[in-house]
Amino acid sequence: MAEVGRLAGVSQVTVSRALSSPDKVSPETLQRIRQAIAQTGFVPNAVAGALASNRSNLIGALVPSVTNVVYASMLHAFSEIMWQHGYQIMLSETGFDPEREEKAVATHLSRRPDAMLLTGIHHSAGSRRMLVNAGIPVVEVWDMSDTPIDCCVGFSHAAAGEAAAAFAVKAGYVRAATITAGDERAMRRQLAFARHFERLTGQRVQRVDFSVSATLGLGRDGLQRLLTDGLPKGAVIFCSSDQFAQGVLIEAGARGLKVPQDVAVIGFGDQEFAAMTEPGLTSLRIDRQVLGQVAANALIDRFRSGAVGQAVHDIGFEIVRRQSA
Amino acid sequence: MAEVGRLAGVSQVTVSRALSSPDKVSPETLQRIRQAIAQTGFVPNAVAGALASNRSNLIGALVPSVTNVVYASMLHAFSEIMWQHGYQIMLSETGFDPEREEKAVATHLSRRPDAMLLTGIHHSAGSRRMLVNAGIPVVEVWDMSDTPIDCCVGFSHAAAGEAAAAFAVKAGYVRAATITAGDERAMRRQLAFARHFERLTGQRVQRVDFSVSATLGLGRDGLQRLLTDGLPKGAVIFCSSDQFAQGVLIEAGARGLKVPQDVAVIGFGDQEFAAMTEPGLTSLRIDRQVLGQVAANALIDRFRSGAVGQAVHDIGFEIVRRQSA
DNA sequence: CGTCCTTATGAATGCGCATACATAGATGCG
DNA sequence: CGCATCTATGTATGCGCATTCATAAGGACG
Repeated sequence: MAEVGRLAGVSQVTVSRALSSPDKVSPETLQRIRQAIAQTGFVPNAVAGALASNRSNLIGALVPSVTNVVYASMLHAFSEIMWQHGYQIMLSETGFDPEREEKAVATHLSRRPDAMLLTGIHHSAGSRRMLVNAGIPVVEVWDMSDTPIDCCVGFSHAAAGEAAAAFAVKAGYVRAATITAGDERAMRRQLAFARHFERLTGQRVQRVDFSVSATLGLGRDGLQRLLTDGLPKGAVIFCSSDQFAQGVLIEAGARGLKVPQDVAVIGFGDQEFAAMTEPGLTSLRIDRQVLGQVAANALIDRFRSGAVGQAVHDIGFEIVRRQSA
Repeated sequence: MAEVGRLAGVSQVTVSRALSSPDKVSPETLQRIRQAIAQTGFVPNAVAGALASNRSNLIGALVPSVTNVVYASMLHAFSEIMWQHGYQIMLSETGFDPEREEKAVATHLSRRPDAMLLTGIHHSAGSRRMLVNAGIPVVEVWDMSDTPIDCCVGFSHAAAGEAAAAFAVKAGYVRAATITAGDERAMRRQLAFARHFERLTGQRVQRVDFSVSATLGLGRDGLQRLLTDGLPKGAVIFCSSDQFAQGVLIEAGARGLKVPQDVAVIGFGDQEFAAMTEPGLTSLRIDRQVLGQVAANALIDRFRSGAVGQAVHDIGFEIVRRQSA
């Protein structure tokens, strides 16, 4: 920067100003400085800038997995808005593991991000403490809590599970089963679904639980296991993700079972392909774009106005009825 | 850090050493320092550390899109290894846009990453210049080039297209079509496929091109358009991604067309679901895990040994034959 | 013409750490 | 016992910028 200044015949300060607030520098000087920058190929050192100004323009983002499109698309919408506001994303995957999340929180905070995005509302005590101490805006997504670290945007998983059960009963199903991945939020939906369905119909809900993430293949397995366990004809299966649901559809097809007559399916997430399967998949839609956008805007708001403003954002969900249930 | 030192009765340097090379500090002192750290909740400032040491332990990663699972899973494998080596990932999406990539390169470099990962081998002149000037290891993935910026790991898209054509001809198909997304690498595969197929059979290859990313829905559209254009019975369709291929499968099913008898399909990417569709999808497999891992290790190598070592890594591809072709 | 404000710039400082160099005590060995 | 060597620690310095305060040169105004 000093080098650029020398070339332009000004001091380092003036170069700094030319970059951060060009209107405070006379047009001719600005011109010379810009030329000197082009000439030298100068790239400002944001590390030094961050140290001096105590603002990094970095946002730390912690998601369970980027390969899961539901998190990826939320992240995409989030980073899009952040990028427009001049912020960059530091990303780590936590793999649904609180210990790993805690390590990631520590390393992220050591880089002094201006804000953090976390997935879910359940974090280790250590993570919470560090985040509170950091004194920066924190947004937790994909869930809701009355006691967020700072603010949260998501929806009620219990309400989603109940709504699915109510929908199923209203649609005339009297027998139900669930296929659930090893994800704490999915389990809460399952629980709410099963409880509500049993309360409404008096019929016990069959279940298959996996301890890992949902895949199409496991969905096929899931249906097979339910059938082995004596799933009655005409039952509806509430899947914790559309991957499972699509697997069920395919397995049903391979076995000559008609959907929804022989077996009905409700997915979760309403992913792009849900509208395109045969038959179309009935699913709970979460608007992941909106989720990411609301989260981003919540942070931007907090940058502007301190830690005031709405702390809990409910983006809700919607049941999209197609042919599978 | 000085504060921690005061509490432990030592100077700032000793605290610094206790964190970076604990074996150079006496056990008792180390003990006291650790206690002081726990007591104060001290979190080291990596920004200052980076400025002082000129090493950031940050890796910049530029991918077209995180919502596309092929890039996401490569990124996952890459960041996993980088994380193990103590590096963190700064992520930006470029959306297949060189201009946007150039901006991202500039902002990334301003944060002085220790290395960069880029997708593809085609970059703007400005991007190339900045990256070369930065003097850090750069790895380009998903493609191969004789003149990488620094090093690259990928495979030959032309060879992949040709291999698909050779496979189709050998399998007895005499008519072919392609469905291609608006992605430069996909177009190169399409071109190689069409050329080779035409050379081998003398039959012209029908084509449908989209200017956007592949989705299942567009795959359905694609088959529809090909049929409208008079796709002959028994033709094979080479899709630029498994999303398209699955769409074709579903559309064929909805129309009562038998796969592979009435229409055969070859996908690209061999995504998780390819083995699970009905019928199973024949696809070109790229090992995205290996891609990410090799890229990560190439950078680690370069950290250790300077800019020597292998510059071009061909991870190849493989045709996975299932039932769809 | 002196005072006050405005605009454009520069000098000085410090952000929090890593690094090079210095120092002091302990240990080894002939 | 004296010198070399090693271990544990400290002092000084600077990374490259943003920020604060100071300064100089013009107007505006009564």
